Amino acid sequence: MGRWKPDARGRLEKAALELYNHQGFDATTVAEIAARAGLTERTFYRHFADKREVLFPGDNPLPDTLAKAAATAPGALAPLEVVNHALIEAAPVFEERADLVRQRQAVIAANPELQERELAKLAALASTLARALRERGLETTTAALAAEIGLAAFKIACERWVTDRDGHTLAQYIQETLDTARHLTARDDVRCTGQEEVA
Amino acid sequence: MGRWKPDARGRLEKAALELYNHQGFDATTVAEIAARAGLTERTFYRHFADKREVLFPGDNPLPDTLAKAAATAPGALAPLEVVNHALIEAAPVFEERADLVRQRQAVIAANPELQERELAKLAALASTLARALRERGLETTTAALAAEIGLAAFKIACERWVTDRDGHTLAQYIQETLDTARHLTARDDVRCTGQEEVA
DNA sequence: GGCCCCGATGTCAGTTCGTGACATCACCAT
DNA sequence: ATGGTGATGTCACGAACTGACATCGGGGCC
Repeated sequence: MGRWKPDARGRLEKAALELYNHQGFDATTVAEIAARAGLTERTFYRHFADKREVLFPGDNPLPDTLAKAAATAPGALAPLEVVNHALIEAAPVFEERADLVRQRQAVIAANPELQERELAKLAALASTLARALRERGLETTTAALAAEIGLAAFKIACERWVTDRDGHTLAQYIQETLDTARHLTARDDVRCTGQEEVA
Repeated sequence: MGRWKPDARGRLEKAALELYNHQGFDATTVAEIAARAGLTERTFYRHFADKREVLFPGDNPLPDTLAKAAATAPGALAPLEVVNHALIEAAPVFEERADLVRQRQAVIAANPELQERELAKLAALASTLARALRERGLETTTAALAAEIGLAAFKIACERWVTDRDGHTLAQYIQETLDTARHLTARDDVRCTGQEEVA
């Protein structure tokens, strides 16, 4: 057995999530988190840049998953279909960790500072996706917009997935939300394809 | 003449922008800002919630402008056209303050903490716009998505307007970017209005 | 085996952010 | 004139972060 208990980082993440959940983000000090993990405050800051970052795993597989899926999507797809494909590929990353994701979301939803950080992470994700799209040959603006639309849809879908308890899968919500996006240019008193749409 | 020099808040905003510009956000302390404005640190915090907030005017007319424009847009417009209308209405708010906006953007672009705050402000704006759209009778998801897409387009357009020196107007960039968005969301096997769309 | 470097952690002191409590004092309405 | 009001100042403090240096077990090397 080593000099220290293993997985200090993991212990800090766990302690932080528990404390944030139980007594709120503001009411929790970094010293408390460290103590609960059997470490010191200084060590916390060696693993995480700040008090918020502990909720956003450093080994987040999402950017890579998204980028790879975007890169390997069939070549003939329209921009938004590439994004659709990538998001559906990435959905399992969340679905496998459903419990953890829900706990995280509850904490984040309760605190504006954490929401800010969440938005920053999503923006970084959009930026990554946009780069992958550009590397498929898309124009800068087209790529950026498609990525932003995709992430917006993902965000909305994720919210509904976390909230609603209909047993729907995240992928289903993503699909639905992106379908809505595809209807956005249509006036609601028009039948574009002859199929019925909401009044 | 009053007991104090007038417009303490304005002086703080000015001092902060100058210092952030000159020596960077991190290297500037709140005490410095207050001193330059002829006030104390404590007074700074009576006017602004934190060190970042001083860059984001409290009397920001954008939310109201956007909401009103969305509310008063012609009734038959497609969701994205309402958003388009609202954004074009709001553009002058930025164009009138071009110098200030550019200075602010330079400071923000140089600091991740400020970018986070900027994203939060944009998200709040999107939320406001979404509410206005719902009050026009749009579905929750449709409204949220249209608002997010609109703000994404606005963000991208704003970036290009601030960066490029082609003499284009912000409204023009918005129009261009939203055109791109229309092509992205339009199902390419459908002709909603009879006008030609990209293949 | 003995030696030594490495790297994760601890210790400590210090700066800055942000807040609560209370003091001040020109202005204004009565 | 008098007392209330509101923007500011003063002080004290906790908590977020950071730099510099100490500690010490483990693993490689001879």
